[in-house]
Amino acid sequence: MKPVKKEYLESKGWKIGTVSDFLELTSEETIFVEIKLALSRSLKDRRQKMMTQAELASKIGSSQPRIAKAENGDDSVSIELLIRAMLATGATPKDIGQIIASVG
Amino acid sequence: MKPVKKEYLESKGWKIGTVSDFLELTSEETIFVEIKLALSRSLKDRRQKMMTQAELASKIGSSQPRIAKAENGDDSVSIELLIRAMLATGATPKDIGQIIASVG
DNA sequence: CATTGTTATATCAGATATGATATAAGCACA
DNA sequence: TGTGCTTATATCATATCTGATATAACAATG
Repeated sequence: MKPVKKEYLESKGWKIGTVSDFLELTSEETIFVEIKLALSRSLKDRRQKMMTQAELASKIGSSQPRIAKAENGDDSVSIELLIRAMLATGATPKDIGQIIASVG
Repeated sequence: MKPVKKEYLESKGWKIGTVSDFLELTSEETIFVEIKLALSRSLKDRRQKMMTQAELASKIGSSQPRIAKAENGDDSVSIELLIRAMLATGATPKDIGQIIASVG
């Protein structure tokens, strides 16, 4: 769902819950968001085992707050950033592919 | 590689070839670009079997020229768009995951 | 408690990706 | 050739994502 749409709904008093229980998402939008969330979770797991958010941020020329957002599924974070961050934790294309493939 | 960097080099007379033979890419940058290219190629294959660029574009609220760029590996195209387009061709997370996993 | 290290939240100006549009180029076929 | 259909290239205003910064919240340890 586009941020615009979400903000509009929220301004009208809607509460936005988890993605899956919001029925007006097309299945493609749902899948897309689920892919991002799966990457988020995996990023957090991997990163926590080896470094701080600040360290990871500096590896990819980003900032600690942005890594925090990435790990928390903030939707201002793109898949681009999630993947760049994953790669910086040493994740291989195979690792990343498996995470995405596991989204069902 | 950031567009800025590429443009700078080109302005200095450098010719930019394929990504892999440009040695100053970090391995992570290389992998990232290769993931995008793999998605591009697969998108083109899938889309050609079932619809025109214009049709796919309208499915995802995009435009025919942007799908052309996506299929041609233009680097103004993000992974976001590539994945949204793939999903619109009916690709599953498993399909997408396999493509990414196959990048070596 | 205070300090230190880490992560979360908020804001913002600037960078980048976007869809729209115009138009060219290619391609099949009459 | 020319007509229709499809894809490629170029440009642009605007939406979106970005890293930076400030600062709050939290956790562990002295």
